[in-house]
Amino acid sequence: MAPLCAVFRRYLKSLNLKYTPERADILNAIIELDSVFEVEQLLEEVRRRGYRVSKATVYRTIKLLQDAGIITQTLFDARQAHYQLIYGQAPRDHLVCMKTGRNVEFTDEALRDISRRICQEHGWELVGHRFQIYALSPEGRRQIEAGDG
Amino acid sequence: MAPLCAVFRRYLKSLNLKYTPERADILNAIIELDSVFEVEQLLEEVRRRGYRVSKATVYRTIKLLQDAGIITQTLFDARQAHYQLIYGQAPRDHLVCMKTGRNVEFTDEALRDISRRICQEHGWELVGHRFQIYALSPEGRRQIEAGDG
DNA sequence: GTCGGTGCAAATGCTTTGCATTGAT
DNA sequence: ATCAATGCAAAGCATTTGCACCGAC
Repeated sequence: MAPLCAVFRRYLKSLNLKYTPERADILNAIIELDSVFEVEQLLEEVRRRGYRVSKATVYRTIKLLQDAGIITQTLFDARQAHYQLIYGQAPRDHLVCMKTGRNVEFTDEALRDISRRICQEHGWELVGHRFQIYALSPEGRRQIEAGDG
Repeated sequence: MAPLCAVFRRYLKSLNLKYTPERADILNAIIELDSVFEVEQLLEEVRRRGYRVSKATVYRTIKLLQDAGIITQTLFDARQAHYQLIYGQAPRDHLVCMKTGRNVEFTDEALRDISRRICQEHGWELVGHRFQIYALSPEGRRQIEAGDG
């Protein structure tokens, strides 16, 4: 069992909450997805694995996982939230194609340095950052040139 | 008349759309706000200035202003979209307090350099970026220590 | 037997859309 | 006259919540 489950279990215990089968299923599905996901995708993955969990429980569990510091919201657009694993991961930043929506993850140490410096300058305590680059991928550009934009 | 109006007018004309009084009112209210705003705040500002515009028109105009490259969406949370002027402005990045929601704008040239470099490495065409630092402000920390968190 | 957890369905709240009307060229 | 813009109210849709039921300690 991945250490993440232990982290989650410990977090829940600290609040007198329970590590239920539904919560385990959801966390395992997230680990399986291993990238940015939406609630709908998560629900599909849970069901693909043969479990049945209601959407309400998925939302409730996502909130717990965020509070536990295991996943984080990554907002690409206003329509719906995207999430990703963060616990024990190097922070992942995103290069997003404005035309096709394709999204490439990368990490850059300099971003952490900048965050640290800005926080220091303001006397705030750093928690994390979110960095997204908006750009056009070669396919996206091609689509636009093909007259579709 | 601020040059922004001219930019918007030119954009609209290029699409055979009209620079209506409502659209002018909305743009002027945005210029007045001069920072990150939500739709509700924008609507209030428009009305404070003595104009009456429907929420539907505000949403429709916001979309046009985004396409015109005058404003951009800045997503802090999943509940609702925030927007801000970008045309002719140095890109503004955000330091957000996770407890109080207070948000401080700053700019850092290095971010633009990083964006440029990452795009080059991937062969994509840079459009813009969004950088948000999540942190605890001194007030936020105090609130948490006061037992409210 | 007390609490928290779950599923369902209803509610919420931001955003979008259909439609009839209005306005500009 | 035509074509786009507006306001209103209704629809959409992701997310949240109320409630009845279930299960663990």
